[in-house]
Amino acid sequence: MTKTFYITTPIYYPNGEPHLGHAYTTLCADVLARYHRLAGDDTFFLTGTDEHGVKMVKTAAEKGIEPRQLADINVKIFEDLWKELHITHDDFIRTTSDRHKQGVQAIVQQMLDKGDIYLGAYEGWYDEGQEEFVTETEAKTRNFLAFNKKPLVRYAEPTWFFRLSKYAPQVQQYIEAHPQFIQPESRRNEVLSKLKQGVDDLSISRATLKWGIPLPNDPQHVIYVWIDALSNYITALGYGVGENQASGGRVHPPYEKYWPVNVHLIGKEILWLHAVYWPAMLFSINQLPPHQVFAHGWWTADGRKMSKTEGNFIDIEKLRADISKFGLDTLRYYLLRAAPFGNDLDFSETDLAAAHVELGNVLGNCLNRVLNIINKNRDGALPAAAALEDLDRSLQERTQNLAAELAQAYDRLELQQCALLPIELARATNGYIDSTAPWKLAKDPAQSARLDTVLNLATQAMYTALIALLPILPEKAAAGLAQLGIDTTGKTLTELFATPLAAGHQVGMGSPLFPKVEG
RNA sequence: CGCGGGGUAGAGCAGUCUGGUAGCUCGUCGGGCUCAUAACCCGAAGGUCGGAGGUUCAAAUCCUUCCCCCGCAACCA
Repeated sequence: MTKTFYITTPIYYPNGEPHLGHAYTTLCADVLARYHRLAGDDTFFLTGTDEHGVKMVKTAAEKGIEPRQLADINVKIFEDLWKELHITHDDFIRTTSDRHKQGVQAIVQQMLDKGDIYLGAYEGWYDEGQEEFVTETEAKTRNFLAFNKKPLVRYAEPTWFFRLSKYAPQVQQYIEAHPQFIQPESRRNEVLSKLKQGVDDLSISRATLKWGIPLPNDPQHVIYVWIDALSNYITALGYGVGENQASGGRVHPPYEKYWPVNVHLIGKEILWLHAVYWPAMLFSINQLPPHQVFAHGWWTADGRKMSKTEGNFIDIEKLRADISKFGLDTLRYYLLRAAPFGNDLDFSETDLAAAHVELGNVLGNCLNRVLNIINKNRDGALPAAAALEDLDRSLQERTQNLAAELAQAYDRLELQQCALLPIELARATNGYIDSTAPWKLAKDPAQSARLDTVLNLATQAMYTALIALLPILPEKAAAGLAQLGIDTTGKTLTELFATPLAAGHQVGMGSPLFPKVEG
Protein backbone atom coordinates (compact mmCIF):
# COMPACT_ATOMS: atom_id res chain seq x y z
CA MET A 1 0.00 0.00 0.00
CA THR A 2 1.32 3.43 -0.94
CA LYS A 3 2.21 5.69 1.93
CA THR A 4 0.72 9.15 1.96
CA PHE A 5 2.63 12.28 2.81
CA TYR A 6 0.82 15.52 3.60
CA ILE A 7 2.90 18.65 4.21
CA THR A 8 1.87 22.24 4.72
CA THR A 9 3.38 25.68 4.99
CA PRO A 10 1.62 28.29 7.10
CA ILE A 11 -0.92 30.31 5.18
CA TYR A 12 0.78 33.62 4.67
CA TYR A 13 -0.62 37.01 5.56
CA PRO A 14 -0.91 38.96 2.30
CA ASN A 15 -0.67 42.32 3.98
CA GLY A 16 2.50 42.98 2.02
CA GLU A 17 4.79 41.27 -0.39
CA PRO A 18 6.54 38.00 0.36
CA HIS A 19 10.23 37.96 1.26
CA LEU A 20 13.03 35.55 2.08
CA GLY A 21 11.17 34.13 5.08
CA HIS A 22 8.15 33.10 3.04
CA ALA A 23 10.33 31.76 0.27
CA TYR A 24 12.44 29.77 2.73
CA THR A 25 9.54 28.00 4.41
CA THR A 26 7.94 27.27 1.08
CA LEU A 27 11.14 26.05 -0.57
CA CYS A 28 11.89 23.73 2.34
CA ALA A 29 8.40 22.30 2.12
CA ASP A 30 8.90 21.94 -1.61
CA VAL A 31 12.09 19.94 -1.12
CA LEU A 32 10.29 17.61 1.25
CA ALA A 33 7.31 17.27 -1.05
CA ARG A 34 9.56 16.53 -4.02
CA TYR A 35 11.48 13.96 -2.04
CA HIS A 36 8.36 12.11 -0.97
CA ARG A 37 6.86 12.23 -4.44
CA LEU A 38 10.07 10.83 -5.86
CA ALA A 39 10.14 8.22 -3.15
CA GLY A 40 6.79 7.08 -4.45
CA ASP A 41 4.63 8.42 -1.63
CA ASP A 42 1.18 9.76 -2.41
CA THR A 43 2.06 13.35 -1.60
CA PHE A 44 -0.09 16.40 -0.94
CA PHE A 45 1.60 19.77 -0.49
CA LEU A 46 -0.53 22.70 0.65
CA THR A 47 0.16 26.40 0.94
CA GLY A 48 -2.10 29.45 0.88
CA THR A 49 -3.00 32.82 2.34
CA ASP A 50 -4.66 34.05 5.54
CA GLU A 51 -6.58 37.07 4.34
CA HIS A 52 -8.83 38.30 7.12
CA GLY A 53 -8.02 40.51 10.06
CA VAL A 54 -7.65 44.10 11.20
CA LYS A 55 -4.37 44.81 9.46
CA MET A 56 -5.79 43.92 6.08
CA VAL A 57 -8.64 46.36 6.66
CA LYS A 58 -6.27 49.09 7.77
CA THR A 59 -3.78 48.64 4.98
CA ALA A 60 -6.56 48.53 2.42
CA ALA A 61 -8.05 51.72 3.84
CA GLU A 62 -4.69 53.45 3.61
CA LYS A 63 -4.54 52.53 -0.03
CA GLY A 64 -8.12 53.51 -0.59
CA ILE A 65 -9.23 50.08 -1.69
CA GLU A 66 -11.36 47.28 -0.29
CA PRO A 67 -9.73 44.52 1.78
CA ARG A 68 -10.74 42.02 -0.84
CA GLN A 69 -8.93 43.99 -3.54
CA LEU A 70 -5.82 44.24 -1.41
CA ALA A 71 -5.94 40.51 -0.84
CA ASP A 72 -6.40 39.78 -4.53
CA ILE A 73 -3.47 41.97 -5.48
CA ASN A 74 -1.08 40.49 -2.94
CA VAL A 75 -2.23 36.91 -3.30
CA LYS A 76 -1.42 37.19 -6.98
CA ILE A 77 2.09 38.22 -6.04
CA PHE A 78 2.47 35.20 -3.79
CA GLU A 79 1.10 32.84 -6.39
CA ASP A 80 3.32 34.28 -9.09
CA LEU A 81 6.36 33.99 -6.87
CA TRP A 82 5.67 30.33 -6.19
CA LYS A 83 5.37 29.79 -9.91
CA GLU A 84 8.65 31.59 -10.45
CA LEU A 85 10.35 29.47 -7.77
CA HIS A 86 8.92 26.30 -9.32
CA ILE A 87 7.10 25.38 -6.14
CA THR A 88 5.19 22.16 -6.60
CA HIS A 89 2.28 22.71 -4.23
CA ASP A 90 -0.81 20.68 -5.00
CA ASP A 91 -3.24 23.24 -3.69
CA PHE A 92 -3.38 26.87 -2.67
CA ILE A 93 -6.05 27.76 -0.18
CA ARG A 94 -7.35 31.26 0.46
CA THR A 95 -9.26 31.91 3.65
CA THR A 96 -11.60 34.13 1.63
CA SER A 97 -12.62 31.23 -0.59
CA ASP A 98 -16.10 29.76 -0.31
CA ARG A 99 -14.84 26.30 0.42
CA HIS A 100 -12.83 27.58 3.37
CA LYS A 101 -15.69 29.68 4.74
CA GLN A 102 -18.03 26.71 4.56
CA GLY A 103 -15.51 24.47 6.24
CA VAL A 104 -14.82 26.92 9.04
CA GLN A 105 -18.47 27.45 9.76
CA ALA A 106 -19.02 23.72 9.89
CA ILE A 107 -16.11 23.39 12.30
CA VAL A 108 -17.43 26.14 14.55
CA GLN A 109 -20.87 24.57 14.46
CA GLN A 110 -19.38 21.31 15.65
CA MET A 111 -17.67 23.13 18.50
CA LEU A 112 -20.95 24.84 19.39
CA ASP A 113 -22.80 21.52 19.36
CA LYS A 114 -20.19 20.14 21.67
CA GLY A 115 -20.65 23.02 24.07
CA ASP A 116 -17.07 24.20 23.62
CA ILE A 117 -17.96 27.74 22.66
CA TYR A 118 -19.68 30.22 24.97
CA LEU A 119 -20.47 33.91 25.00
CA GLY A 120 -18.42 35.98 27.38
CA ALA A 121 -17.58 39.57 27.76
CA TYR A 122 -14.12 40.78 27.30
CA GLU A 123 -12.97 44.09 28.55
CA GLY A 124 -9.35 44.93 28.62
CA TRP A 125 -6.38 46.69 27.16
CA TYR A 126 -5.94 45.96 23.52
CA ASP A 127 -2.81 46.29 21.45
CA GLU A 128 -4.05 47.15 17.99
CA GLY A 129 -0.71 46.62 16.35
CA GLN A 130 -0.30 43.12 17.76
CA GLU A 131 -4.01 42.40 17.57
CA GLU A 132 -4.07 41.04 21.06
CA PHE A 133 -5.42 41.80 24.46
CA VAL A 134 -2.90 42.58 27.16
CA THR A 135 -3.36 41.65 30.80
CA GLU A 136 -3.84 44.41 33.37
CA THR A 137 -0.47 43.83 35.00
CA GLU A 138 1.33 43.68 31.70
CA ALA A 139 -0.40 46.85 30.58
CA LYS A 140 0.91 48.60 33.68
CA THR A 141 4.47 47.45 33.23
CA ARG A 142 4.34 48.75 29.69
CA ASN A 143 2.95 52.11 30.81
CA PHE A 144 -0.14 51.35 28.79
CA LEU A 145 1.77 51.48 25.59
CA ALA A 146 1.51 48.97 22.81
CA PHE A 147 4.55 47.28 21.32
CA ASN A 148 4.61 49.96 18.67
CA LYS A 149 4.65 52.62 21.43
CA LYS A 150 1.18 53.83 20.62
CA PRO A 151 -1.25 53.89 23.52
CA LEU A 152 -3.13 50.74 24.36
CA VAL A 153 -6.81 50.95 23.59
CA ARG A 154 -9.54 50.08 26.06
CA TYR A 155 -11.79 47.54 24.42
CA ALA A 156 -14.99 46.28 25.93
CA GLU A 157 -16.98 43.89 23.85
CA PRO A 158 -18.90 40.69 24.03
CA THR A 159 -16.91 37.93 22.42
CA TRP A 160 -17.27 34.21 22.05
CA PHE A 161 -14.77 31.94 23.72
CA PHE A 162 -13.41 28.53 22.92
CA ARG A 163 -12.82 26.27 25.93
CA LEU A 164 -9.10 25.89 25.44
CA SER A 165 -8.66 25.21 29.15
CA LYS A 166 -10.84 22.13 28.82
CA TYR A 167 -8.47 20.58 26.28
CA ALA A 168 -5.15 21.76 27.67
CA PRO A 169 -4.55 18.58 29.69
CA GLN A 170 -5.25 16.43 26.66
CA VAL A 171 -2.88 18.51 24.56
CA GLN A 172 -0.17 18.29 27.18
CA GLN A 173 -0.64 14.56 27.38
CA TYR A 174 -0.37 14.27 23.63
CA ILE A 175 2.84 16.29 23.54
CA GLU A 176 4.36 14.24 26.32
CA ALA A 177 3.40 10.94 24.76
CA HIS A 178 4.63 11.87 21.26
CA PRO A 179 8.19 13.21 21.19
CA GLN A 180 8.03 13.61 17.42
CA PHE A 181 5.05 15.96 17.59
CA ILE A 182 6.96 19.16 18.30
CA GLN A 183 10.38 19.46 16.72
CA PRO A 184 13.10 20.46 17.24
CA GLU A 185 13.16 19.17 20.76
CA SER A 186 14.18 22.44 22.38
CA ARG A 187 10.97 23.95 21.07
CA ARG A 188 9.01 21.10 22.53
CA ASN A 189 10.41 21.88 25.95
CA GLU A 190 9.44 25.52 25.59
CA VAL A 191 5.88 24.66 24.77
CA LEU A 192 5.59 22.18 27.60
CA SER A 193 6.86 24.59 30.21
CA LYS A 194 4.56 27.32 29.02
CA LEU A 195 1.65 24.91 28.96
CA LYS A 196 2.30 23.92 32.56
CA GLN A 197 1.78 27.53 33.60
CA GLY A 198 -1.86 27.17 32.61
CA VAL A 199 -3.93 28.55 29.76
CA ASP A 200 -7.04 30.71 29.51
CA ASP A 201 -9.92 30.16 27.17
CA LEU A 202 -9.53 31.69 23.74
CA SER A 203 -11.44 34.66 22.51
CA ILE A 204 -12.47 33.59 19.05
CA SER A 205 -14.75 36.31 17.71
CA ARG A 206 -14.82 40.05 17.10
CA ALA A 207 -17.97 42.11 16.93
CA THR A 208 -16.10 45.22 15.86
CA LEU A 209 -14.68 43.69 12.73
CA LYS A 210 -16.59 42.98 9.56
CA TRP A 211 -13.80 41.54 7.40
CA GLY A 212 -14.01 37.89 8.27
CA ILE A 213 -16.15 34.80 8.39
CA PRO A 214 -19.42 35.32 10.33
CA LEU A 215 -20.10 33.08 13.29
CA PRO A 216 -22.92 30.74 12.28
CA ASN A 217 -24.85 31.34 15.50
CA ASP A 218 -24.16 35.07 15.78
CA PRO A 219 -23.51 36.71 12.42
CA GLN A 220 -22.76 40.04 14.08
CA HIS A 221 -19.44 38.52 15.02
CA VAL A 222 -16.70 37.43 12.70
CA ILE A 223 -14.40 34.57 13.55
CA TYR A 224 -11.10 35.74 14.87
CA VAL A 225 -7.81 34.58 13.47
CA TRP A 226 -7.12 31.30 15.29
CA ILE A 227 -9.94 29.14 14.07
CA ASP A 228 -10.10 30.84 10.71
CA ALA A 229 -6.43 30.40 9.92
CA LEU A 230 -5.57 27.05 11.45
CA SER A 231 -8.60 25.35 9.96
CA ASN A 232 -7.16 25.80 6.48
CA TYR A 233 -5.15 22.65 6.94
CA ILE A 234 -8.31 20.58 6.88
CA THR A 235 -10.76 22.72 4.94
CA ALA A 236 -8.34 22.48 2.03
CA LEU A 237 -8.84 18.74 2.18
CA GLY A 238 -12.57 19.24 2.01
CA TYR A 239 -13.35 18.92 5.68
CA GLY A 240 -16.74 20.41 6.42
CA VAL A 241 -17.27 21.43 2.83
CA GLY A 242 -20.05 20.22 0.59
CA GLU A 243 -23.63 19.14 0.55
CA ASN A 244 -23.57 17.64 4.03
CA GLN A 245 -22.17 20.71 5.70
CA ALA A 246 -25.37 21.28 7.61
CA SER A 247 -24.82 18.07 9.49
CA GLY A 248 -21.41 19.35 10.45
CA GLY A 249 -18.17 18.24 9.00
CA ARG A 250 -18.64 16.00 6.04
CA VAL A 251 -15.57 13.90 5.48
CA HIS A 252 -14.31 13.88 1.91
CA PRO A 253 -11.94 11.27 0.55
CA PRO A 254 -8.89 13.58 0.43
CA TYR A 255 -9.37 14.34 4.09
CA GLU A 256 -9.62 10.71 5.03
CA LYS A 257 -6.65 9.97 2.87
CA TYR A 258 -4.26 12.65 4.05
CA TRP A 259 -5.22 13.59 7.58
CA PRO A 260 -3.50 13.60 10.05
CA VAL A 261 -0.88 15.77 8.40
CA ASN A 262 2.68 14.44 8.39
CA VAL A 263 4.38 17.80 8.82
CA HIS A 264 3.21 21.31 9.50
CA LEU A 265 6.30 23.28 8.58
CA ILE A 266 6.25 26.65 10.32
CA GLY A 267 8.41 29.46 11.63
CA LYS A 268 9.16 29.43 15.31
CA GLU A 269 6.98 32.46 16.10
CA ILE A 270 3.75 30.59 15.45
CA LEU A 271 4.65 27.40 17.25
CA TRP A 272 2.37 27.97 20.22
CA LEU A 273 -0.69 28.23 18.00
CA HIS A 274 0.16 25.07 16.13
CA ALA A 275 1.29 23.08 19.13
CA VAL A 276 -1.51 24.02 21.53
CA TYR A 277 -4.51 25.80 19.97
CA TRP A 278 -4.64 23.63 16.90
CA PRO A 279 -4.65 20.20 18.54
CA ALA A 280 -7.17 21.49 21.10
CA MET A 281 -9.47 22.55 18.28
CA LEU A 282 -9.07 19.18 16.62
CA PHE A 283 -9.84 17.36 19.85
CA SER A 284 -12.98 19.43 20.15
CA ILE A 285 -14.23 18.27 16.76
CA ASN A 286 -13.09 14.71 17.41
CA GLN A 287 -10.30 14.68 14.85
CA LEU A 288 -6.74 13.47 15.16
CA PRO A 289 -3.95 15.95 15.97
CA PRO A 290 -1.04 16.54 13.53
CA HIS A 291 1.70 13.98 13.46
CA GLN A 292 4.38 16.65 13.55
CA VAL A 293 4.88 20.38 13.79
CA PHE A 294 8.36 21.47 12.83
CA ALA A 295 9.43 25.01 13.74
CA HIS A 296 12.39 26.23 11.74
CA GLY A 297 14.64 29.14 12.59
CA TRP A 298 14.73 32.71 11.39
CA TRP A 299 16.98 34.43 8.93
CA THR A 300 19.13 37.36 9.67
CA ALA A 301 20.99 39.10 6.87
CA ASP A 302 24.68 39.92 7.11
CA GLY A 303 24.52 39.21 10.81
CA ARG A 304 21.70 41.63 11.54
CA LYS A 305 17.97 41.36 11.65
CA MET A 306 16.45 41.91 8.24
CA SER A 307 15.16 45.42 8.01
CA LYS A 308 14.03 47.62 5.18
CA THR A 309 15.45 50.74 6.75
CA GLU A 310 18.81 49.08 7.34
CA GLY A 311 18.84 48.04 3.73
CA ASN A 312 19.55 44.37 4.37
CA PHE A 313 16.02 43.19 3.72
CA ILE A 314 15.87 40.21 1.41
CA ASP A 315 12.78 40.92 -0.65
CA ILE A 316 11.53 39.46 -3.90
CA GLU A 317 13.72 41.73 -5.97
CA LYS A 318 16.82 40.63 -4.11
CA LEU A 319 15.85 36.99 -4.50
CA ARG A 320 15.26 37.50 -8.19
CA ALA A 321 18.65 39.13 -8.58
CA ASP A 322 20.30 36.20 -6.80
CA ILE A 323 18.42 33.68 -8.88
CA SER A 324 19.33 35.33 -12.14
CA LYS A 325 22.94 35.42 -11.00
CA PHE A 326 23.33 31.92 -9.56
CA GLY A 327 20.23 30.04 -10.63
CA LEU A 328 17.30 28.79 -8.62
CA ASP A 329 18.93 25.50 -7.71
CA THR A 330 21.95 27.16 -6.17
CA LEU A 331 19.63 29.27 -4.04
CA ARG A 332 17.72 26.18 -2.91
CA TYR A 333 20.94 24.42 -2.05
CA TYR A 334 22.31 27.39 -0.16
CA LEU A 335 19.19 27.89 1.93
CA LEU A 336 19.32 24.29 3.07
CA ARG A 337 23.01 23.97 3.66
CA ALA A 338 23.43 27.29 5.49
CA ALA A 339 22.71 25.77 8.91
CA PRO A 340 21.24 22.67 10.53
CA PHE A 341 17.52 22.68 9.86
CA GLY A 342 15.70 24.28 12.78
CA ASN A 343 18.49 26.70 13.69
CA ASP A 344 18.50 30.40 12.97
CA LEU A 345 20.40 31.26 9.82
CA ASP A 346 22.28 34.16 8.35
CA PHE A 347 21.95 35.16 4.73
CA SER A 348 24.98 36.58 3.01
CA GLU A 349 25.85 37.09 -0.60
CA THR A 350 29.34 35.75 0.11
CA ASP A 351 28.00 32.46 1.45
CA LEU A 352 25.57 32.15 -1.41
CA ALA A 353 28.42 32.62 -3.87
CA ALA A 354 30.49 30.08 -1.95
CA ALA A 355 27.66 27.57 -2.16
CA HIS A 356 27.58 28.04 -5.91
CA VAL A 357 31.32 27.50 -6.15
CA GLU A 358 31.01 24.40 -4.02
CA LEU A 359 28.41 22.93 -6.34
CA GLY A 360 30.52 23.77 -9.37
CA ASN A 361 33.87 22.62 -8.09
CA VAL A 362 32.84 19.57 -6.16
CA LEU A 363 29.79 18.24 -7.96
CA GLY A 364 29.77 19.72 -11.45
CA ASN A 365 33.47 19.45 -12.05
CA CYS A 366 33.61 15.88 -10.82
CA LEU A 367 30.85 14.87 -13.19
CA ASN A 368 32.72 16.60 -15.96
CA ARG A 369 35.92 14.72 -15.15
CA VAL A 370 34.19 11.39 -15.23
CA LEU A 371 32.37 12.04 -18.47
CA ASN A 372 35.47 13.28 -20.21
CA ILE A 373 37.57 10.29 -19.31
CA ILE A 374 34.89 7.87 -20.45
CA ASN A 375 34.34 9.71 -23.68
CA LYS A 376 38.05 9.92 -24.45
CA ASN A 377 38.92 6.36 -23.57
CA ARG A 378 35.80 4.27 -24.04
CA ASP A 379 33.85 6.21 -26.65
CA GLY A 380 31.26 7.07 -24.02
CA ALA A 381 30.34 3.49 -23.23
CA LEU A 382 30.43 2.70 -19.53
CA PRO A 383 32.77 -0.24 -18.95
CA ALA A 384 31.98 -2.99 -16.46
CA ALA A 385 33.94 -3.12 -13.22
CA ALA A 386 36.59 -5.83 -12.87
CA ALA A 387 38.35 -6.96 -9.70
CA LEU A 388 37.91 -4.59 -6.74
CA GLU A 389 40.62 -3.24 -4.48
CA ASP A 390 40.08 -1.76 -1.02
CA LEU A 391 39.99 1.72 -2.47
CA ASP A 392 37.22 0.67 -4.83
CA ARG A 393 35.23 -1.09 -2.18
CA SER A 394 35.39 1.97 0.02
CA LEU A 395 33.85 4.20 -2.64
CA GLN A 396 31.37 1.55 -3.63
CA GLU A 397 30.24 1.23 -0.06
CA ARG A 398 29.72 4.95 0.29
CA THR A 399 27.76 4.96 -2.93
CA GLN A 400 25.54 2.13 -1.84
CA ASN A 401 24.96 3.60 1.61
CA LEU A 402 23.78 6.96 0.34
CA ALA A 403 20.16 5.95 -0.25
CA ALA A 404 19.70 4.74 3.31
CA GLU A 405 21.51 7.70 4.83
CA LEU A 406 19.43 10.06 2.76
CA ALA A 407 16.19 8.36 3.74
CA GLN A 408 17.09 8.68 7.39
CA ALA A 409 18.01 12.34 7.02
CA TYR A 410 14.72 13.12 5.27
CA ASP A 411 12.84 11.14 7.84
CA ARG A 412 14.36 13.24 10.60
CA LEU A 413 13.97 16.44 8.59
CA GLU A 414 17.70 17.01 8.72
CA LEU A 415 17.59 19.03 5.55
CA GLN A 416 21.14 20.27 5.83
CA GLN A 417 22.31 16.68 5.77
CA CYS A 418 20.04 15.96 2.84
CA ALA A 419 21.92 18.61 0.90
CA LEU A 420 25.37 17.75 2.16
CA LEU A 421 25.41 13.95 1.97
CA PRO A 422 25.45 13.77 -1.84
CA ILE A 423 28.09 16.49 -2.00
CA GLU A 424 30.24 14.49 0.40
CA LEU A 425 29.99 11.54 -1.95
CA ALA A 426 31.13 13.76 -4.82
CA ARG A 427 34.06 14.92 -2.69
CA ALA A 428 34.98 11.33 -2.03
CA THR A 429 34.74 10.61 -5.73
CA ASN A 430 37.13 13.44 -6.52
CA GLY A 431 39.57 11.89 -4.07
CA TYR A 432 39.06 8.46 -5.58
CA ILE A 433 39.78 9.73 -9.07
CA ASP A 434 42.98 11.36 -7.88
CA SER A 435 44.13 8.27 -6.05
CA THR A 436 43.46 5.94 -8.96
CA ALA A 437 44.64 8.38 -11.66
CA PRO A 438 42.64 6.98 -14.58
CA TRP A 439 44.49 9.22 -17.05
CA LYS A 440 47.64 7.30 -16.21
CA LEU A 441 45.91 3.94 -16.44
CA ALA A 442 44.72 4.94 -19.90
CA LYS A 443 48.27 5.15 -21.15
CA ASP A 444 49.07 1.58 -20.21
CA PRO A 445 47.18 -1.09 -22.18
CA ALA A 446 47.98 -3.61 -19.44
CA GLN A 447 45.87 -1.52 -17.04
CA SER A 448 42.78 -1.59 -19.20
CA ALA A 449 40.69 -3.67 -16.80
CA ARG A 450 41.78 -1.46 -13.91
CA LEU A 451 40.66 1.61 -15.84
CA ASP A 452 37.32 -0.05 -16.49
CA THR A 453 36.79 -0.57 -12.78
CA VAL A 454 37.72 2.99 -11.86
CA LEU A 455 35.49 4.50 -14.51
CA ASN A 456 32.59 2.33 -13.55
CA LEU A 457 32.74 3.04 -9.83
CA ALA A 458 33.32 6.76 -10.22
CA THR A 459 30.39 7.01 -12.60
CA GLN A 460 28.08 5.04 -10.34
CA ALA A 461 29.01 7.34 -7.48
CA MET A 462 28.19 10.50 -9.42
CA TYR A 463 25.02 8.95 -10.74
CA THR A 464 23.95 8.17 -7.18
CA ALA A 465 24.87 11.61 -5.87
CA LEU A 466 22.85 13.29 -8.61
CA ILE A 467 19.80 11.13 -7.94
CA ALA A 468 20.01 12.04 -4.28
CA LEU A 469 20.01 15.71 -5.21
CA LEU A 470 16.89 15.60 -7.37
CA PRO A 471 14.59 17.02 -4.65
CA ILE A 472 16.98 19.87 -3.90
CA LEU A 473 18.37 20.64 -7.35
CA PRO A 474 15.47 19.56 -9.56
CA GLU A 475 16.86 21.14 -12.71
CA LYS A 476 20.59 20.74 -12.26
CA ALA A 477 20.46 17.18 -10.99
CA ALA A 478 18.24 16.21 -13.91
CA ALA A 479 20.61 18.02 -16.28
CA GLY A 480 23.57 16.17 -14.78
CA LEU A 481 21.77 12.88 -15.12
CA ALA A 482 20.92 13.77 -18.71
CA GLN A 483 24.64 14.20 -19.33
CA LEU A 484 25.04 10.72 -17.95
CA GLY A 485 22.45 9.59 -20.48
CA ILE A 486 19.66 9.04 -17.98
CA ASP A 487 16.10 10.25 -18.25
CA THR A 488 14.56 10.27 -14.80
CA THR A 489 11.04 11.03 -15.94
CA GLY A 490 8.51 8.88 -14.16
CA LYS A 491 11.07 6.95 -12.14
CA THR A 492 11.05 6.74 -8.38
CA LEU A 493 14.08 7.29 -6.21
CA THR A 494 13.95 3.71 -5.08
CA GLU A 495 14.05 2.44 -8.66
CA LEU A 496 16.87 4.77 -9.57
CA PHE A 497 18.97 3.96 -6.52
CA ALA A 498 18.39 0.27 -7.00
CA THR A 499 19.41 0.31 -10.63
CA PRO A 500 23.09 1.09 -11.14
CA LEU A 501 24.14 2.09 -14.62
CA ALA A 502 24.53 -0.98 -16.79
CA ALA A 503 27.78 -1.89 -18.45
CA GLY A 504 27.77 -0.57 -22.00
CA HIS A 505 25.46 2.29 -21.06
CA GLN A 506 26.14 5.23 -23.34
CA VAL A 507 26.89 8.49 -21.53
CA GLY A 508 26.61 11.92 -23.08
CA MET A 509 29.08 14.77 -23.31
CA GLY A 510 29.87 16.81 -20.23
CA SER A 511 29.41 20.53 -19.96
CA PRO A 512 29.66 22.69 -16.85
CA LEU A 513 26.56 22.33 -14.68
CA PHE A 514 27.37 25.33 -12.53
CA PRO A 515 29.35 27.76 -14.64
CA LYS A 516 31.49 30.28 -12.85
CA VAL A 517 29.76 33.50 -11.95
CA GLU A 518 31.93 36.56 -12.25
CA GLY A 519 31.80 39.30 -9.63
C1' C B 1 15.71 38.17 38.34
C1' G B 2 11.32 40.00 31.23
C1' C B 3 11.62 36.33 26.80
C1' G B 4 14.48 33.86 23.22
C1' G B 5 19.15 32.67 20.54
C1' G B 6 24.36 32.32 20.97
C1' G B 7 29.87 32.36 22.79
C1' U B 8 34.38 25.61 19.87
C1' A B 9 41.40 27.25 15.24
C1' G B 10 41.71 33.73 10.99
C1' A B 11 36.16 33.27 9.17
C1' G B 12 31.63 30.30 9.18
C1' C B 13 29.84 26.06 11.63
C1' A B 14 29.11 20.59 13.56
C1' G B 15 29.81 17.93 18.00
C1' U B 16 26.64 19.07 23.85
C1' C B 17 20.41 15.29 24.69
C1' U B 18 23.14 9.37 24.89
C1' G B 19 30.73 12.28 29.10
C1' G B 20 35.87 8.77 26.66
C1' U B 21 42.05 10.66 21.46
C1' A B 22 38.28 18.17 19.39
C1' G B 23 35.82 17.56 13.65
C1' C B 24 34.05 19.96 8.88
C1' U B 25 34.04 23.82 5.03
C1' C B 26 36.56 28.22 3.63
C1' G B 27 41.16 30.90 4.24
C1' U B 28 46.80 30.52 4.99
C1' C B 29 51.44 27.73 4.05
C1' G B 30 53.91 23.51 1.63
C1' G B 31 53.60 19.50 -1.82
C1' G B 32 51.19 16.63 -5.82
C1' C B 33 48.37 15.95 -10.31
C1' U B 34 47.25 17.59 -15.20
C1' C B 35 41.29 13.85 -16.76
C1' A B 36 38.38 18.40 -15.39
C1' U B 37 34.58 24.48 -14.60
C1' A B 38 42.41 28.54 -13.15
C1' A B 39 39.28 22.96 -11.22
C1' C B 40 41.02 18.35 -8.15
C1' C B 41 44.09 15.53 -4.36
C1' C B 42 47.61 15.13 -0.14
C1' G B 43 50.05 17.29 4.04
C1' A B 44 51.02 21.25 7.70
C1' A B 45 50.29 25.30 10.90
C1' G B 46 46.40 27.11 13.86
C1' G B 47 41.81 25.85 19.42
C1' U B 48 43.56 26.08 27.70
C1' C B 49 35.77 24.34 23.30
C1' G B 50 33.53 32.59 27.12
C1' G B 51 35.33 32.66 32.89
C1' A B 52 35.22 30.24 37.69
C1' G B 53 33.84 26.32 40.81
C1' G B 54 31.88 21.22 41.24
C1' U B 55 30.57 15.80 39.96
C1' U B 56 33.61 11.82 37.61
C1' C B 57 38.88 7.37 36.47
C1' A B 58 37.44 10.84 32.45
C1' A B 59 33.76 17.11 30.93
C1' A B 60 33.13 21.14 24.86
C1' U B 61 29.48 17.51 26.70
C1' C B 62 26.44 16.81 33.36
C1' C B 63 25.60 20.43 37.88
C1' U B 64 26.28 25.53 40.14
C1' U B 65 27.56 30.44 39.28
C1' C B 66 29.33 34.59 36.65
C1' C B 67 30.63 37.41 32.09
C1' C B 68 29.86 38.86 27.08
C1' C B 69 27.23 39.20 22.17
C1' C B 70 22.60 39.19 19.17
C1' G B 71 17.07 39.66 18.45
C1' C B 72 12.30 41.25 20.82
C1' A B 73 8.41 49.28 16.88
C1' A B 74 7.20 48.27 11.78
C1' C B 75 7.87 44.93 7.34
C1' C B 76 7.61 39.43 9.40
C1' A B 77 8.63 32.66 7.79
